Amino acid sequence: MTGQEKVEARKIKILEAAAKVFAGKGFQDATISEIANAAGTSEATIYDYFATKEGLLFSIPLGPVQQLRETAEFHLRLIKGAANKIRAFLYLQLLFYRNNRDFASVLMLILKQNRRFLDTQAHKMIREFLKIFDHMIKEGMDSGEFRSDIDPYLLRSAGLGAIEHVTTNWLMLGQPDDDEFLGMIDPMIDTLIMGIQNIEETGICPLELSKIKKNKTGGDKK
Amino acid sequence: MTGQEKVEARKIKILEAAAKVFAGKGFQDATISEIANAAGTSEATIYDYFATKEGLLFSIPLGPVQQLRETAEFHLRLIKGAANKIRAFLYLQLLFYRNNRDFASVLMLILKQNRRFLDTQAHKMIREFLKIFDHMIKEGMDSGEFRSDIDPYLLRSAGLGAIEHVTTNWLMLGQPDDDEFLGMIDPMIDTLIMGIQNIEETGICPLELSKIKKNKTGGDKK
Amino acid sequence: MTGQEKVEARKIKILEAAAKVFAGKGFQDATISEIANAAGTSEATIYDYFATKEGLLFSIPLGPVQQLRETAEFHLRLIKGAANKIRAFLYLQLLFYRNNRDFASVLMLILKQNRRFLDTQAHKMIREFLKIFDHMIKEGMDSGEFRSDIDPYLLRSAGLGAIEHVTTNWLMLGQPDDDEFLGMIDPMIDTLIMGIQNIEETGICPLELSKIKKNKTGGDKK
Amino acid sequence: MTGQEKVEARKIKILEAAAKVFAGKGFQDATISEIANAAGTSEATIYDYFATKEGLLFSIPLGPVQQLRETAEFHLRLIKGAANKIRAFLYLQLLFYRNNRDFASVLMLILKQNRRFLDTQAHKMIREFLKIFDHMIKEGMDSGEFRSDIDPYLLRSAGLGAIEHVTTNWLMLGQPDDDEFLGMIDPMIDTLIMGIQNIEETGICPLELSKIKKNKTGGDKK
DNA sequence: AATGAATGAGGCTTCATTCAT
DNA sequence: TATGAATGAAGCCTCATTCAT
Repeated sequence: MTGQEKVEARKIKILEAAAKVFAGKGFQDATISEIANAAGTSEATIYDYFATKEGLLFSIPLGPVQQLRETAEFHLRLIKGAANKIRAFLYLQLLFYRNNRDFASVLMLILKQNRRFLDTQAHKMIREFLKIFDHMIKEGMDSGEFRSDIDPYLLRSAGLGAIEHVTTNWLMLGQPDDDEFLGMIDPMIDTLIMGIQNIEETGICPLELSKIKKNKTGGDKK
Repeated sequence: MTGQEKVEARKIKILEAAAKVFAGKGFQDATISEIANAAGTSEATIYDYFATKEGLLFSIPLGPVQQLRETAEFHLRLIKGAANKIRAFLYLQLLFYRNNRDFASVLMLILKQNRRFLDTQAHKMIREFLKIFDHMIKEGMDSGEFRSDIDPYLLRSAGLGAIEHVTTNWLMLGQPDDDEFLGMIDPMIDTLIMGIQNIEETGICPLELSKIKKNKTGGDKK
Repeated sequence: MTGQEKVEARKIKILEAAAKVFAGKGFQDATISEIANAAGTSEATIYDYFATKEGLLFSIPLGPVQQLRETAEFHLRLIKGAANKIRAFLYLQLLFYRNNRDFASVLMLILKQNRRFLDTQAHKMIREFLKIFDHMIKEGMDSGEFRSDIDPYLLRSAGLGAIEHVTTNWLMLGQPDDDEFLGMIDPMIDTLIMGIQNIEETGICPLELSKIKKNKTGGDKK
Repeated sequence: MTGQEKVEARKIKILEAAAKVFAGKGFQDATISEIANAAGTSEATIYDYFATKEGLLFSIPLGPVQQLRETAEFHLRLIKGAANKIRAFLYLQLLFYRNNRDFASVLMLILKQNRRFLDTQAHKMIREFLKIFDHMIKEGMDSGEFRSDIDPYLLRSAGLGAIEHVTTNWLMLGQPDDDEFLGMIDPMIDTLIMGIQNIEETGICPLELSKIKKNKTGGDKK
């Protein structure tokens, strides 16, 4: 390891320790001392890498968001159709949260409510990342895959809101458990997308409702 | 004003001041001294009414949630149809947030991320309040108004998540502005509900789920 | 009960409550609120009777010391011989402590270390009370019952010191238990008095002081 | 001075400052700020060394008691005879109090009345130290130097009680003054010891205990 | 005479941050 | 580059005490 690499490695160690401690106790209740302990360094060393406690907090997403973005871009390139892309996009996000619980906690429970975070490089990266979502919506509307009367902002809100709500619940309550957490995303996204798809375009309609209904609801009715 | 009333009035004044200050600066950055000032009392008096700073925070929702619940129950009694009820329920919530911005801030940006809040009387009230939502979903499914294959938890997540997301954005960014904020709720709810309505019932569109699923999975494989 | 008596009764109730609370938690950790509770009154009422918390503390001994003094004077009048009087005096003191544990705690553990207590009416009463002890010592020396070479101050110190030490131990440790506590006083006083009695006078033992001294000094030399 | 030594030196400085301030104003009326001032440090530094104000208080005796113990053990090794040892033991204690007035104040006026102090390392050291006294008493009784009918606990109480009483008086009243304070100890100890020495053993006086007892009881009856 | 209610004053304690080594 | 040690700044909370009723 070169000196440069060693420095980078330690920085990452600090960030991971910080994510863990912040996730566990919240920003205010976490102390630099605790983070230093968890990172195996001294408090002073942390200040060699980050100017302030809040600066450290705001640096946590830089790596993960970059990573998530690259993953998303890699996968999305292979997928056709706006609906499918959106499904994948949301799915990858949830998957990422599940695999990086500390980061998810920091992002959902701490950063999302910090006004100063809005002026941050990390927040800019997140905005950039979410533009992908907007593009996909636009793509779906342009291509006719989605109904033309939907409001992109609303779809975005519903999609991201649902993700956030589910993730926050998972983080706060531990329910549903890790496996179920991912399993639920598919039908949820279905429901969302169903509401916006252009039925003519998909060519699925006219549907024989009675059949579907019988199929699926039959049991319920009896 | 009797002595009892005066006490109650002062308590409410403190709670309102606390909501305002907490909303403005967050829990940790708010000081009791500031709240006392805003309430026109001394710090010590606040401790005559609330045992701790956090206890004060946790008491803020008690009044508003009660009020919101009564409003919702009053209106919902007059509405027929699960979809319409849900629309009204979500709308009333947003309306209430818009009219009680401080309370909304405290709830969305502070309390939602506090684990200890979960064990609170106020949180219990919120859970009770949201049961109304669950009942409405069940009602829609039982009556056949909603498709029977939706997962109630998911619908709940999407609905509340969207509300929270929109509200949080409004609080954090000031966008969209107050008027637009309410205006957007109608189409958003439409979109959501459209995804779950039973098409036979509404006579609009038969969706073929199997195809969508196939399509989706195919995409993932590529 | 006349009004005057009722007032007096309440005052006593407050003093007893105060003794109890002070004894249990010490002066600083006791609160007026607690004392008011224990006395069945309000805090404000306590201030109708006593000007300050410390004034209340300083008033606690007034009754008990008066009572102890009267008891002592009554009994001592019946006893002949300085040694016997001293024994009785010390015994009555211990008996009183045992029967008034809260008062003993307040006196031994709180008041004895308070410099301001020295300027107090209650302290003056205690000094007066202890003059009885000095008189008895003088009586014993004058009559020849005690050796003439003892230092009255020293005897006083040893006698009172032993009492205080035993009482303090009892209060702090609960050892020895209540019954044993009294039982031990007799032999202790014997030991003390034995050291000061004039053997010629009592006809028991021709104590050759010079030899004892020699002996003692001899020991040092070896 | 190495870093380690500097730290130790500062710790001692804080302890000395604390002893001084606590001695002067009592525990509750002393402030950390004052102690910090007296020690030439900041308040926060004190908390780097001691967890709480009370923890600081409880740490004060650690050094002095250790020192006193070593002194006592050194001197006692050179002395023969239980009476002489006891005299030396008590004398060294008083001498130590006189030379460390702040420590004496803290011990006699503050710590002795604190129940929590009983569970302290420092209190354990004191108990260990006083075991020396118990051993000496036992030694005197085993060797026949002391009468066999004395109760060791009582002798201990009388000895320590007298010391405490005299010391407390000196601390509270400033009387007798420093020089006299030490001068009085010799005759006081003589008096004490005279009461317990075995006269047969010393060959001085056949003390007829039965008679004394009779005498005493007779007095009570009259 | 009794008290419910209000408050001024102040201390302990915590940490983020700095700096000399 | 790393850190042990020091500290300034600040806030929560407690109560003795007062006063209007």
